[in-house]
Formats: sequence, C-alpha cells, structure tokens
Amino acid sequence: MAQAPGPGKQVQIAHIATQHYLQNKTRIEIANETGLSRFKVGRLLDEAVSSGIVKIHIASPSGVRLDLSVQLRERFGLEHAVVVDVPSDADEVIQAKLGSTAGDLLRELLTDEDVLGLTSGRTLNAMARSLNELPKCGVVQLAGVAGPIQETGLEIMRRVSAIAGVRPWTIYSPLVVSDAQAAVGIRRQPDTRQTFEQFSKVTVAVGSVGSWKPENSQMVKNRALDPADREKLLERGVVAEFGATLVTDTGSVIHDIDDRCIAISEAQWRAIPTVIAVAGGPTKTRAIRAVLASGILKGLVTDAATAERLLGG
Amino acid sequence: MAQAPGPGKQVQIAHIATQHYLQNKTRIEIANETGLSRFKVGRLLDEAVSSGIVKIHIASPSGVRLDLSVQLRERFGLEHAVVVDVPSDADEVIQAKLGSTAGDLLRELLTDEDVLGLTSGRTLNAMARSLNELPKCGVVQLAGVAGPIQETGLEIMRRVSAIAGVRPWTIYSPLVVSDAQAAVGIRRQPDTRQTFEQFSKVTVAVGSVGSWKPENSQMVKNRALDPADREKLLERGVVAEFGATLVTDTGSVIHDIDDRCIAISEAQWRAIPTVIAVAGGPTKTRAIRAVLASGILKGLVTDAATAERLLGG
DNA sequence: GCATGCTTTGCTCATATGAGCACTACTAAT
DNA sequence: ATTAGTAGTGCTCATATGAGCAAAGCATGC
Repeated sequence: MAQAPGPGKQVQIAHIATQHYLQNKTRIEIANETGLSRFKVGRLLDEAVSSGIVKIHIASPSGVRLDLSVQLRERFGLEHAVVVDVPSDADEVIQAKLGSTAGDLLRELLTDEDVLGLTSGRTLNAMARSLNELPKCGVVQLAGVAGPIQETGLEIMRRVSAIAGVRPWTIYSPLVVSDAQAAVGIRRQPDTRQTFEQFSKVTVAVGSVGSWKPENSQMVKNRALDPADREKLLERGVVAEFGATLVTDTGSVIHDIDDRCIAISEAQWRAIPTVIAVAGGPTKTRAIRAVLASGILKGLVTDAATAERLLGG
Repeated sequence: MAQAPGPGKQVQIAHIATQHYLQNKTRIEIANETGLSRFKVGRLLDEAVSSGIVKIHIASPSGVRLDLSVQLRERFGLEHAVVVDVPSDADEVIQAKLGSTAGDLLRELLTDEDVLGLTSGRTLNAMARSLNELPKCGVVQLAGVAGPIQETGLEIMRRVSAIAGVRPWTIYSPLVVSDAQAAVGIRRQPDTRQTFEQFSKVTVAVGSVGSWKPENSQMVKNRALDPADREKLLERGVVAEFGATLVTDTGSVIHDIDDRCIAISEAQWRAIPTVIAVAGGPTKTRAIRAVLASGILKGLVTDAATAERLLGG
C-alpha cells in the first residue's frame, strides 16, 4: 500500500485534498467535517502528495519558463533572469518575443527616478516596438550605432523616449571609427559629450549581445573595422561584444580598440546598478556565456533553448 | 498587475513557490533566505496561486476519476463511490476494468471479521477473475443464478472463496422459478436454507445491476419469467434489478414476484452495512440511477461516462 | 501647499500546524 | 502463550501561519 492506496482511500484522499488545496479549508475544519482527527487529515494530505494524487505545477501562464529562469539566476548569480518559451527558432520570432518580454521587465523595474541606458541591436528594436508604457525616466544612448542601418538605432531612442515622454540623450555617431583621433573628435562634440556625462547616472541598462564566433554582430560588419583588425581581435580570443565591450570565453575584456569606440566603457558598465542583456538564438549562445562570465550583467532575457544550452554546458 | 505580474516578479514568485511547494520550506525559512518578510512571502505565495503560476492538480495515477468519484459520493450520499476512466466503451472492457477496481476496493475494505455477500453477473465475474488476495472472510451467495450460463455464477463463488481460503455458502438454484410453491421447496433445502441464514451476517455485499429498460439483464431473459410476467412488471415501472430486487425509476421496490425468487430480500439488503453495486455502460445508466434512488446502496463502482450521465441528468 | 484615498508594508495576537512521543492493535515468529 | 516488531493513532508543546490593523508611502485632487 506504500505505492498505491486502494480506490476507496484514493477517493477519500481526493476529497480531503480538494477541500484543502482547492477550497482552502484548514485541516481542522476538514477534520470536523469528516469526523477524522486533524492528525489523520494531515497524514492523508501528506499521502496525497507522496502518492502522486496531488500534483503541484509551477509554470507561467504567459510563456515564461520559470524553472529555467530560476536555474539561470542561481547558476550565474543574476538578479533578473527571464527565460521565455519560443515555439519557433527563427531569429525574428525569437527577437520579437525576447523584445516584448524585456519590455515587460523594463516596465516592471523602472520608476520615475531611474535613468535607462540602451544600446542598439535588432532585439532591442523589437523591444522598443513592443513598449507602450513607461515611467518618465531619463533615456540615454550608451553606444554609437553599428552597421549600415543606423536608423534603427536611433529609432529605438526615439520610440522609447517618446513613450517615456522625455528628451533622450543620443549619440549621432558610428560605434567604431577608423582611428583614435577621429574618436576623440567625436567625443568632443557637445551633444555626444553631454550624453557621455549621463552614463554615470544610468541606473538600468539594457543591451544586446553580439557574437564574434560565429560572426553575427553589427560591429564585426562595421566598415571601420577592417579585416586585419577583426582577425587580430579574433586571435586575441574575442567571442562577444556587449555595447563596444569585447569579451573572451573566459569573460575577460579586450581593450585593444577602446580608443576607437564611441560607447560606454567597461568600467562604466560595471558602475551601472542594473545591467540587463537581451539575447538569444543558437548563434549567440557562446557570446552570451562569455558576457555572463565577464560579470557585467545583473540580468538576462533569453529563450528556453539558449537557456538550456547555457545551463547544459 | 492584478492579472499578470511582470516577468521579474513571476520569476521571483516561481522561486518562492518552488521552495515552498516543492521543497517544503516554511515561509519563514524562505523569508530568511531571500531577505523578505514572512508576510511578503506569504502574499507572494497567495499571488502565485491567484495568478495561476502555481497550479494544483488532483488526479489519480491509476485511472480513478477522483473528481467524479467525490461528486457521485456527495450527490447520492454514498460512502464508497469509485469512478474509473475506461478508454473504450465496449462492454467487455468496461466490465473488466470495473471488476478489477471493485476487487481492489474489496481488498481494501474487507477484514477477517467481515462476511462478503455476492450476486452474479458478468461484471462480478470479471471481479472474481481479477482478485488475487483476500482476507479469510466468509463468502455468501446472495441470489440464485440467472440465465443459461449458471456456471459463471458458481464460478464466482468458487474463485472468491478459494482466494479467501474458506468454504462458500452457495445457492444451487435459479434466480427465479416458475411458481411460489417451487420456491418454497427450494428454500427448504438444507444447503439453501443454511445459506439464507447467513444473509443477516453479511457485512459487505457486492452486486451487479440488471437493466430492464433497455432489457439487458440475465433475469429478464430467465425462462421462468414468461413474456406475460415480464410485461406486467414493466408496466409496473420496473427498470432495474439488483439481486432479485426490482426497482422503478423513483427507487421504489416492486415485490410482485418476490415469492418466486430465490434471493436475498429487500429488507435483508437494507440490513447489510455496506452494499456496493458494480455496474457501468450506457445501457445500464437508467437502471443504476433507479437502484441509487432506492437507497439500498452504500457504494458504487462505475465508469466515467456513466458517472457523468448520472450526475448530468 | 495640503487633504484625500489607495496601495504596500510589517506588526500583534489568536489559531493552525508539525515533530516527536507514548499508546494501542495487530502480525509473525519463537 | 509469549515476545518482539510494525503500523496506526492521537496526544503535548513549540513553531508557523493568517486575519486584521496601523503606519508609511504615493499618487491625485483641490
């Protein structure tokens, strides 16, 4: 009888379990109604669980994989880990879902007093598009825009700041320029300089992760980064970029081209209380693992398959 | 936020709910570990349930439909109601499943001191075949055997008593005979009389239900019951038989042919502390409802579809 | 500016609950 | 029979928990 109570007892257990778990009656109430002692009721309830009659499921009604989220949080010491179930593994679908989830997370985290920092990227673009409500927090662009489609980077800023109802601090510049001199010149521009001065005030930052191995990031494709540069950085072990911060598998940061980047620095990243990465998909797994290893992140929004790969390896 | 907490909160709730429900930590332990107050933990756990993150399922691992069992028990005031899920609605499959379930129930209910009473019927035959263990309780046949295949009725007694390891009290006679005189003669036989004397000692009885509308019972097909008798009884409203006790839709008992039946009487049925019917299938629904209405039963073992029909109408 | 509700928080105190124990009722072996 | 062994039961007492409350934040109105 250890494994399976008889059918009569099963029904009795079910009755008690229903009263207790579904109708929130106390063991004592049930005991009075059934004529059993409260101890007996308690033991039957224990048996209800141990015999498998009562099953407790913990799952989000809205596609958040809570089990993986919790595991991810504990494994990588994150404060905010959100793993969503994405039925498809098409990049666009993943990005849309991650974006909207990150948007929900932001709406939850941000208050009027916060200052939000953003980088660019397709996932963040999806996030910006899904947002429809935000507190009146400051909005700061943390990096120049990489790749040919600079509009999207600015579109993120425009949309997010419009929803927050504030003027954004923007950076009208590429992420990487050809030489340090040019970078100095750009950083001297009043607009840019003012935005850079906001970095220290940022309380919540959201960034996407770019992958260098495989090469699937806007930065690698940047014209200012010629094949020789790229080759050298790959040899140095760079596998990921977060903003313009380049990271190796072990999580150490490569500063070789810092002087040519128009973006928040590693130290400034680390000074922000809450830094959240939004990224997913098979090609980005290695890069995400690297950025996690760097210790910059306090949060991660990713898809279930990626979370499993991160936890599995 | 009433309906859906943000993803960050969902993860927090999931973490707490996991700790509490799956790892049996107290709210106070969780509060200490997370730095929240125990009140906060309690409120988050409430939210876990109300927001649908925690779902509690009550279902039997062994095919017993506990929800229906409990409903049936309360609706018809039964002590033992067991509803089993039967995938097929073929009579044979239903009977086999009901039989084995009734057997489990018997093994659970019976002790050495009990005296088990049995009628015949295909479902009880299935029960007898599925039994493989019983206490050494007395075994009493409660009714003569109807229909052409008298062997099965005796086979039930043979098998059950063999498993219990005792000598059974049997009735070597048809259920209905052609006239009262013949019945008196049969009842006078020492064997039969001794068995009848056991009826008052029976503590647990199991019987099957025969349907008269539609006509699907061994008794209706009995040779001793000629078409005229049958017609008269149907006109009197008989829709079911339990042993040789004939019942109408309203649950009242028709005694017209009592003097021609070799079986336990209505009054004797009612004197047995625990009377359980085992029956199911679409054709028997009306009959089962009638026998339930008679108030003779303390228990019922049936299939899910029948239970739903009983509860629905 | 200051009232005004409304939510959130942690408190007190009565109540519910669990751990461990002693007691009974069987079982099974000597 | 006697004896130990093994559930099963209900107890005591320390602990966990819930209901209801008061204080603190917080938005919103005038």
